[in-house]
Amino acid sequence: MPSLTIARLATTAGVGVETVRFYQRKGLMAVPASSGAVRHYDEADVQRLRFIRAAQRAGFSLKEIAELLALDASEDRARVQALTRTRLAALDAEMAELAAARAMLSGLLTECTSGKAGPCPIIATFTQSGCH
Amino acid sequence: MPSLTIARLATTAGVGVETVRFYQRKGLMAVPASSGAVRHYDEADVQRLRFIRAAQRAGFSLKEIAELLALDASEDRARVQALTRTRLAALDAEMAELAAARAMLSGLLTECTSGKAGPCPIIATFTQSGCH
DNA sequence: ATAACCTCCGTACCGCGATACGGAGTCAAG
DNA sequence: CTTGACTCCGTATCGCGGTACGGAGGTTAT
Repeated sequence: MPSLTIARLATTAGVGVETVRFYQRKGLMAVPASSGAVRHYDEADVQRLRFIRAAQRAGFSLKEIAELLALDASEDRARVQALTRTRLAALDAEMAELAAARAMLSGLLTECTSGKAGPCPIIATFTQSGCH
Repeated sequence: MPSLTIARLATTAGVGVETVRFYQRKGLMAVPASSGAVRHYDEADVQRLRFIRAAQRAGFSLKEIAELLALDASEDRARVQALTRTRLAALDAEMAELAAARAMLSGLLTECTSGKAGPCPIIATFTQSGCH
């Protein structure tokens, strides 16, 4: 059985030691009830940390990830699907916002770069707030 | 000359009173040197608040907005363009991340919804961290 | 002129996701 | 058996963008 110290656990999973302890405090990971003064971790803990990072990349908050981790045990697929659908909708909304901002800025940049006197169109647009 | 109290300024620009004061503390707005105990605001202050909101929608941070506001006076179009290009690049990166997350989640949701026994694929993916 | 409301100002707090610090204890190598 | 690295634990701090509170004083309608 591979027994890791907290530092080896952290570097294996690609996070900092303090981050592991932070997740423990947040209830995302259990503090192993080690016999002795120094706690020991195993492959399951590495998996759990990787789970957290993967879910974070999908935009889930730590609170949502805590729920997903709980659901991992309880096999409530309906709830997992609901959380996922909510997240998908949020991702779509965020992407639409970013796309609108991108379109606006990119147009303004072209306009601003292509010479012309007078005030900078980018600044002017924000000032008149006539964008979106 | 339209003279507004802070509450009227705030509601006109669609922000809270506390937010106005927060922006003042952050140097995004000057505190008007009013003669008397109660400060008065005008249309320029409303414009400034609208500028801040518009720039925020384009993803600029308050720190960047402070610089943009300073550049509004100094007419340094090159610098404005540089900030805008940086923001565009950041927007592209964020959009790519979101698109990747969206694609992954959407695929997993389909997989998870379409019956099949065994562990939930969404949870399984995070657990194996084999996503992206 | 008094109640009701607003302003000013400082300070504290919120949620989020971490990161840093410091003292005491532990562990392994030289 | 000491030195140095690591661990544990609590508490503090950070950056971001605000929000809340409270008391003293100003302003406005009745």
